[in-house]
Amino acid sequence: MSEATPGRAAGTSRSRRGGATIEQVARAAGVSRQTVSNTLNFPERVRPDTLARVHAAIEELGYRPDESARALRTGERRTFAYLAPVDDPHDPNPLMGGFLEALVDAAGAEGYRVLLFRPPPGTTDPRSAVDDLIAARQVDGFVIADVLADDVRVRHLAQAGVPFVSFGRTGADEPQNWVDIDNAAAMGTVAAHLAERGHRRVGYLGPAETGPTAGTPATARTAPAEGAAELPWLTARRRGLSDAATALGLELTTALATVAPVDAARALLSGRRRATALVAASDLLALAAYEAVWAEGLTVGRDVAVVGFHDLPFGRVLQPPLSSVRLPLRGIASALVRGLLAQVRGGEPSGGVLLPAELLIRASSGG
Amino acid sequence: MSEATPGRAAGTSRSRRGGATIEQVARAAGVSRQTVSNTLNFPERVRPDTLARVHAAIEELGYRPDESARALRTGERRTFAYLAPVDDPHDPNPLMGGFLEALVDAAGAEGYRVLLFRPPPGTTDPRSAVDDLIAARQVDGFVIADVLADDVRVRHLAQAGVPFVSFGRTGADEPQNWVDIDNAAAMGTVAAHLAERGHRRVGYLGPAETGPTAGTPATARTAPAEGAAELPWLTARRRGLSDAATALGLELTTALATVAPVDAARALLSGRRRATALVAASDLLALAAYEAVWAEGLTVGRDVAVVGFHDLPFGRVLQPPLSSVRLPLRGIASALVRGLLAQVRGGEPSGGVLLPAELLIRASSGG
DNA sequence: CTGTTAGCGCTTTCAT
DNA sequence: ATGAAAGCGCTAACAG
Repeated sequence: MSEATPGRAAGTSRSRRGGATIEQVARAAGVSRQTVSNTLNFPERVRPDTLARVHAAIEELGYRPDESARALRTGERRTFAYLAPVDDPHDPNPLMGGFLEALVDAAGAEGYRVLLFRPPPGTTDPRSAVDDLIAARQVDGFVIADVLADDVRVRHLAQAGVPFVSFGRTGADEPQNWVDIDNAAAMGTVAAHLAERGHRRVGYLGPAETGPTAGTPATARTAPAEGAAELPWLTARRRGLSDAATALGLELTTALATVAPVDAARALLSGRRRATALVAASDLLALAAYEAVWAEGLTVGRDVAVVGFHDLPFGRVLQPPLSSVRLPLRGIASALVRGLLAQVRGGEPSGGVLLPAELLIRASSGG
Repeated sequence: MSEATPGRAAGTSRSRRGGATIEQVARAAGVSRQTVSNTLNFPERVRPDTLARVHAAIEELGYRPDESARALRTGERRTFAYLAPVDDPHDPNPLMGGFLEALVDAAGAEGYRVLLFRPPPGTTDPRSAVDDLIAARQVDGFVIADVLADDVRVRHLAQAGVPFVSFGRTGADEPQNWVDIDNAAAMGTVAAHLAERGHRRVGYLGPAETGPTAGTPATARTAPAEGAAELPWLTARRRGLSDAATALGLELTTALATVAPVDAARALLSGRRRATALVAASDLLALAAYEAVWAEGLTVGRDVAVVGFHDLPFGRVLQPPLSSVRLPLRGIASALVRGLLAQVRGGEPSGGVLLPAELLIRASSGG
């Protein structure tokens, strides 16, 4: 038989914590190792009765190919890396948890795992961590989220020539392997909904549209560059609403909540031509809008409509329940995985994918 | 150049997508492969000048050992698996994102990666996925969260004899490799705070304390068993508050929000002996408490104190800002990783670790 | 302190 | 359709 340690008989019943080896399965089924391998990888090359015998042995021993050995031999890691945000765990991107669940499901459906990684603590530059992962050949591709207008991660991954996709549009001169929701179209839907409900004067409540700041909503938090980076999805939401308002003949006032969101929202509700509907760039800001409406002695859903973005769970507890735009997380995750697989398998860029987001109309906007 | 197929000289400049091999580094530094390996793993065995030369070559070529090869050879995967919840991505555990970030940091500090996995879609039983991961020798240990009183995952992992730790206490007859926050003590702190502020009649607003239901807060959602599983942390919170109230001479009324949380909360505020302080089992229920207070025409923080649990971001946007109990996510993550390492390295069970959670006093409880 | 040899478990030629 | 041999890149035992 084979030898584990030179000079000693071993291999047969070598205690391996995880499970059986291909050798043991072969022995149990009375075939050679390759036949076991073929059974798994090329079943059509194996005679049916042999196939059955091998399958039985596999079942009995609980055999699964050692991933490290398989990966070493084939070069395929069957693993994608997800670059987790570098923000404070106590104030995470509220969508991250659900997004990851969807991503793991979508990857798993294709036989891929998801490996989480972050830049070294204290650092905000993910490049060395990316390089380590590449050099150690741990993953077949990368998923990044919350991509900025000029994102160091995109530039770095593109330059490294490694497969990657982004949740969020990349620049025109960068690889077009992205998936994004159509923020502008979603805001168009919101505007149309409000117009249909008879609203004429609409207020937009957004955060500052640059990098991580105390006042920005959590979605913005991922930005790796501090301070000055542009947050494209916020720009898209504001502009989308603005364009739709123009097209629909709505009067739009904008308030950027750089400091106190509630005060910013109240400003939209003051004056003779006060807004009868507030559109917020996030649910967190929509909550601030609720607070502002209450502070003005008005009632949400009756006097003032409010619409949020992200559809976080707390919006459903609010009274009245908050109308909000829900991101198609499963669809986004599937598209990301498809894009990655296209590169891994075919070497082709997958192009950009724009997915619609759904407006959930609840009582806050008179639904 | 070179060939991957047998029969020809190979290895020299073989185009490997990720990076250099140990062979190339050895060649560049003019030493043998083993010396490169020693440089990385046993620097003290290598002469300083050789060390420097090898390091220079490593640096120049951007060499990092192929993880698959290293793992295959040593048996160490340097990877932990995290079993992600099986809930709806649109209603995830609100702490998951932040917890994962802390976990990845803590594991990364020890040179470990985190692999996410979930039961196959449509399934709720994680056992086959666990077995696959074990049989394929992909990870050195498992992290599970939101452990139930009688948890199938704990039983299964214990029986498999694989290292694991849980966020949440395991049963007395099960392996004691857990980390948990002291829910009871936290509620004691809350009670003491309210007593000090002069409150005498306190209402507790909790969800049903069994498995996933529409009304339960998101934290409860992870429960793999449907319907009847007990949620220990909720029980601990309710009992902890109850015990503390008794000790402090507070009058405690309990409302379990099986259906409409706001109605349950209003019940606590009605009658002549209405509560002047509401303690919620989660921030989501605390929001329901706000709604109830407003519906009664009262003011949070002045007429009625409200305290939540989890310290979610939206609590800081509420008016007045919500007092809440914050979980020490980084501490939990570190303790989990320590417990896993103890088993991986030493084979010793790490025992249970109980961490304090911090009450953040804000204006909702008159802070 | 350095170089040689062997083999982790698997898949991929190649030969039967 | 099945078996034999080679080797992915690495590290653990040896010898020098």
